[in-house]
Amino acid sequence: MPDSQFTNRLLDVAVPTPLRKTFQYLPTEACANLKPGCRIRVPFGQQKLVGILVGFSETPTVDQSKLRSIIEIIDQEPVLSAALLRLCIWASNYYHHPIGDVLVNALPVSLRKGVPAHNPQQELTITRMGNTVDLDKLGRAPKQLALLQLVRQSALGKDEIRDRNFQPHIISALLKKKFVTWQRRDPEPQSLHQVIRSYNQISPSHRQNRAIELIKSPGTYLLHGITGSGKTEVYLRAIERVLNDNKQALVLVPEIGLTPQALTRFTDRFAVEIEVVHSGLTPKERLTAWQNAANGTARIIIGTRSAVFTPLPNPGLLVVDEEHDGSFKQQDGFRYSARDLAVMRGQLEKIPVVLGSATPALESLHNCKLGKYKLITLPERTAGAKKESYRLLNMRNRELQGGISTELIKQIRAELGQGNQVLVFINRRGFAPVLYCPDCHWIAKCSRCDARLTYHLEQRSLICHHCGTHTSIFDNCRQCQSFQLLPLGMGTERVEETLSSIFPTVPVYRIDRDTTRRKGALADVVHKVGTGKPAILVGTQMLAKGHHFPDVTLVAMLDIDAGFFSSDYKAMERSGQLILQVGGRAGREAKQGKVILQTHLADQPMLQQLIKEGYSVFADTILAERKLNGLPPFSFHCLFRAESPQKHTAMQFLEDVSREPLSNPSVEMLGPIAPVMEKRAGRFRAQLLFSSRSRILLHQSVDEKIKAAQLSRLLNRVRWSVDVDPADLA
DNA sequence: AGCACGCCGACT
DNA sequence: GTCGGCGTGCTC
Repeated sequence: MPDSQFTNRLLDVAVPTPLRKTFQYLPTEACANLKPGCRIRVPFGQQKLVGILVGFSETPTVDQSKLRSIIEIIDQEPVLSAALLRLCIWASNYYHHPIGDVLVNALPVSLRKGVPAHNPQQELTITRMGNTVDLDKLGRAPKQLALLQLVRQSALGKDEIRDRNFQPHIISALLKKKFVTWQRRDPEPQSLHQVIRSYNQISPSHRQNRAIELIKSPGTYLLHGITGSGKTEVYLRAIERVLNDNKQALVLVPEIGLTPQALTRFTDRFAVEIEVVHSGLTPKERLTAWQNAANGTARIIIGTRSAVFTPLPNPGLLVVDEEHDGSFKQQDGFRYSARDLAVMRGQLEKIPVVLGSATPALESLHNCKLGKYKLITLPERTAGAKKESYRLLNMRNRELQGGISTELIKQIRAELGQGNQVLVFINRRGFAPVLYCPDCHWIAKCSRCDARLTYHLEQRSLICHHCGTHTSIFDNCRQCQSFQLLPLGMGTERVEETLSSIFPTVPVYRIDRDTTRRKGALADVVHKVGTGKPAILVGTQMLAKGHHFPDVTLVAMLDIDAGFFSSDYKAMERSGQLILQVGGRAGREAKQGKVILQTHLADQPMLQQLIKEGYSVFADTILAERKLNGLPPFSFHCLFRAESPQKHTAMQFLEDVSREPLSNPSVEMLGPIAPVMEKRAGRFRAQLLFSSRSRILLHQSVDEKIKAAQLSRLLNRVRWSVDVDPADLA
């Protein structure tokens, strides 16, 4: 007889829709021991959907007659552990995002469709008939005979057969003759094996040892260490301990491009299974990685943002490398911060979380001051290496050659003369950001965005960096037909051209999204530069991420001024981070690095402070200013965004949302206003900002306003989303 | 988001 | 006459 306690309870199911609630279903008898986190197929309107059981309830919240029974149970064991499910529910509430869509983001695509979560391990074994088979019958099939004899000694898994160079058709032939059969393989007991491959580093410094010691216990640690201070070694030692405890470590990195590098670091050190998880994987690869994490085979998982949801049956440590990096925040749909979710996950799993950066996010530093995170500082470069030196090169009254001051050219020449390499940073790709007609003052603009088109010489195109629109370049002005069209300003292409003509005998390598589009292109350049011969690298912030160029002794930054004028309150923080991240590429080990910032703002106080007193002081100054102005992290933001192809719809929709005053006076509402670039990719945008010193009150108001949004008659004519802790207000 | 229903314009 | 445009409403 079924347990009435179970069969009477209603199932709370999250279904993949944008509706911000769960749906109740009647259980079947098979649901007696069904656990939250399992997938079930449910009827939903006219459709059948794969939903996830998130809990139970005793009483219906809708008319009893509306309740329907589930169709089938897909999983016997949950695809989301209790901790991960709690994380997702927490995230759904915190980010005010529909629970069904949160769960969609947390699972590989194939699991969303309902395929089995695990392939039972199977092995090829001899059938009873195969035991007595007359081997002469295989006399003319030596390969089949050989395989049969191997299988006779011991059953073999698919991979083991492949590793012994038997083609799949050999297996098929034996199967067809019923000499062999697939049988379920019982899981092997996990053996403790040697984890360390080799130590290729000198033993950790006193500071590093202290850091490694500290991050033993559960909690969040902010590892603030300048470039070259040995953060990686701290990660590696902490992971070593995790592996020795037979647990798993999850490492988040900002970009796909950095995963191979991170992978090498770990494979060099550890002889364990490592999985890489990022958006570039095929659905099949993604599922395999998920399975190997879920069944405990993978001991280290390296991944980008979405990897924060990777299942870990034996979690031991979470690492978020370059925690300040903006790419941890998803910028559409479910706008979560993988860094913040990692912190929450660590709490739920009761394991340590290490956030590492040379330039920590201000909110992370603030959390240290509040005692929420423990700050660990690695202030020195490791043995022998000196910190790079910074110098501001005032451009006022300086002679320029293609945007580069003659003084800087002199410095570059000197550096190359000593057999060193130089890195020139300019954070803009293309040849020039503006194409201008001096005769009629026409400027090339994007038809789908409120933005100028960037002039790309190599691709002979005008490209919009916001929507990707390409148009072939033309010789005469679209407005007055003048042939005097002038590219204004500089991008990586122009800098490359200028430097090539000034230094014709030195190779100039350009590194930006355009030159590294081809797979392996970046690796080629890194390899060439790795020979150590004099060379100039020109590139965007791609250069700042990860790659070590040990022979670069001079870093020149050409256009850092824009960040100091931006109206975005986060621009100063980001500029400082970028300058130090790029500057950190200069010098390593024996060679001291020099960084020259070409600027019109040589006496800008924040810039001065950044390079003279360092990041911590710079950060404190900005934090003091934020406090004064009641800006995050001293208050909390939530941004409603809306967009529509029609001009005023998004704005009117948010006006509907903002119409009623907020019930709580301590929550402020600003807008709706049009963002700086109102039109983007053919859509007109609008936004409405809520802010408060109280997170709880902010969340309450946001819930009210979401209800208001759902009542707007324009609801179906706009795309809208809620952005909690927005990365920027643009 | 899907999907169905429903009410108006131009076509085999 | 109906095929299909997209507005509106609903999903336990």
